[in-house]
Amino acid sequence: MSETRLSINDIAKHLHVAKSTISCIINGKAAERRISKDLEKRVLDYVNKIGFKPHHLAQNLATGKSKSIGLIVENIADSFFGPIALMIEEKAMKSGYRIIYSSTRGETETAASILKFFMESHVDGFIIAPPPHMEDKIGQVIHEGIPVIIFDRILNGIDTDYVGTNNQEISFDACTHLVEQGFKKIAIITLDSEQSQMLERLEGYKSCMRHFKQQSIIFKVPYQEIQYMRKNRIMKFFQENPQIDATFFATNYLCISGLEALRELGKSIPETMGVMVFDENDLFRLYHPPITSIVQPLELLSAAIIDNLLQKISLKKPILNNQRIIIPSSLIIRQSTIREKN
Amino acid sequence: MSETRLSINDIAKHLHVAKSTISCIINGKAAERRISKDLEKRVLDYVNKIGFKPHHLAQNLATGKSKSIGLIVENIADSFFGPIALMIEEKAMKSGYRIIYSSTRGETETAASILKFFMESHVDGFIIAPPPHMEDKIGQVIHEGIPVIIFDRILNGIDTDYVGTNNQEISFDACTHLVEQGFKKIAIITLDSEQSQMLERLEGYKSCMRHFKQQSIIFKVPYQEIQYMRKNRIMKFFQENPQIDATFFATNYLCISGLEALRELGKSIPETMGVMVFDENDLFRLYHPPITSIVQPLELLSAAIIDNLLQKISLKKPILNNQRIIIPSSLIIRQSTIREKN
DNA sequence: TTAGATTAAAAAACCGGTTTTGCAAAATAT
DNA sequence: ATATTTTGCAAAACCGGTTTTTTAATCTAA
Repeated sequence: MSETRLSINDIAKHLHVAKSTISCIINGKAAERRISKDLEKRVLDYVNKIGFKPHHLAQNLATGKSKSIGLIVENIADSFFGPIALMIEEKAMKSGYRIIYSSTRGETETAASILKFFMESHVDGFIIAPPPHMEDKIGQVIHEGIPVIIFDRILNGIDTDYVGTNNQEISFDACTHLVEQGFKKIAIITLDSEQSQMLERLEGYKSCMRHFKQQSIIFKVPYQEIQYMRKNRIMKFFQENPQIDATFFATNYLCISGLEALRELGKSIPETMGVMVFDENDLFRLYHPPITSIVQPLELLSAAIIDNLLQKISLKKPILNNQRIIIPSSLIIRQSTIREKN
Repeated sequence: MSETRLSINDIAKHLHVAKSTISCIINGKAAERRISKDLEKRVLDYVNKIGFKPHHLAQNLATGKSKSIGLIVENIADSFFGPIALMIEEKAMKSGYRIIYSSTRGETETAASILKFFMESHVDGFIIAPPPHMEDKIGQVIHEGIPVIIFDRILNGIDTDYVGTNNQEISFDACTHLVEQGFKKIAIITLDSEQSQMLERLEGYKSCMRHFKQQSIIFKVPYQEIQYMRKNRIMKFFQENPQIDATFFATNYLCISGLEALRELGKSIPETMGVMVFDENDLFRLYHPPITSIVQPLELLSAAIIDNLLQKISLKKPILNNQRIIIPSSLIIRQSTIREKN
């Protein structure tokens, strides 16, 4: 069926040269090992002629490196994580790295088992958007000397790099925009979660409300919930709080459920309800009216993540430098928050 | 830094037992190899006690299996491929398989280099949504005995399984719906591509037009094009063809560009333009008005894909059975194609 | 009683590489 | 002319498993 690929042994036999010599030549160590130009050429010519490529698994076993990276996100089908995954993978492949991925769905145990599984695959590094309570598990990984980059949400007490955005500042600015537009009763709908990015967004909202002497109206929705349940919950919240005239949704999927709820309630945007959301999406851009969004620079985020990880991997000494790379988001103001001045 | 993991050699040394014996016991071949219950228990107890897990790379090298699957899609950030990737990965992991993925962006050369890269990684199988002209490259992979599942679009002359939907029939039905709603000048906007699913959708449209004695109005857009270019192109098409009163978009991203175009032109849906699209999306569901969509059963598709591939992998004899698994889509009728009867 | 079969486990070969060590022959130094 | 170093490559050990072969001890049969 398949003509078996040639191995380094076959080459050695054919050229009557030791396989160690061939290995060195292929890996560019000919000069260092003082191998004659003559033999080097002979070997390289033959290797090129037959198009020999070292067996990856064998190489990995011998070197202890797998040339693969584990990407652990909340949900690869999400409009934030999907593009991130796309860009990370493209950059990684250019550097000869494979990406294996898995979605946690926000579940700590799922994430833990993925982490374990990927550790057993001997990935060379991790990129993780962790659910809560992963400090110990991830700390263990780092302690074993495996490079890790955390992104989107930070974990405290973990000695590794983090890439994220200025959640609190941009949320403050975004809410300020709502205030300036004349909204008086601004609510935030966020996750019932201790994830840092959620807390930061909430804090941005709260400090803005404090600053403008408005009352905070906070509604927290559990993460693990199917879509229509979320919608119902949000509907109920709006019904019970008819005084609210604007809502800041802390994630894209909360806003999607929120838009469904508002539609079902017949509330018009922005007249009856101003709407703003963290994260961008075709839906928000094209909705009627278009929804004001906080846009994270996905390209820059991805680049920061993968560049940093690759650098960590290539360094022999695992430097525990605990960097926090913050890439600022921007507010795209659209009609959903623009009020006729009254 | 990291206390090195124990290997099977360490266990052998510690228990004074040959490592081959340990390997057999761990792999459940104790009875077959007639190893005494006594020794078996002693080894298993110790293995469990120290929580030994065989080194994956070593195991892979020895067995020639990598327990990984290559997933090659057009764009993992797409609202069709993203959820597919999510579901495939979850099922694969339950069976102990890793998924490595990459996006072709619809480019044949990119796909070819991904294929090569993944082949060098010795994946145990492939799941591919191929760009055009991949017949030879994929044929070669199959010829080497690696299981392959093609999905979404089929390639001719390739001896392997395919999972897809009833593109032509459902497109016919969908267009029939437009006709029944009284639309008289129905256009299709599709890709300028030979991909089978596009041709089938187009054929469904054309045969429907023939059947109802309407003229076909076909507009083809190049795939590799940035979003606003596509929008401009579609705008121009609508401007030059003002007679069109309904459009069937053959993919989700074409429709997104189309909606932008229609909005910029100030054309109202469905009064001035009926809109229908192949594939579902939050945007279509929540758009104002909601867009009639052809919904592929993503869950069933993913299950068919991964179940089939895993089965192929587990079979020793690579059966070239050339199955075509068709999972029917359904039409979700929404306001974008509902006309007041005139 | 002793050859032949069976049992239980060790030993060796292998997967396909990388890295360390070893060792003649040639070159240089004394 | 001989000791020492350098050169150029082969050989061996290793990575951590799996699979095949070998061996020694015990059991069975003639």
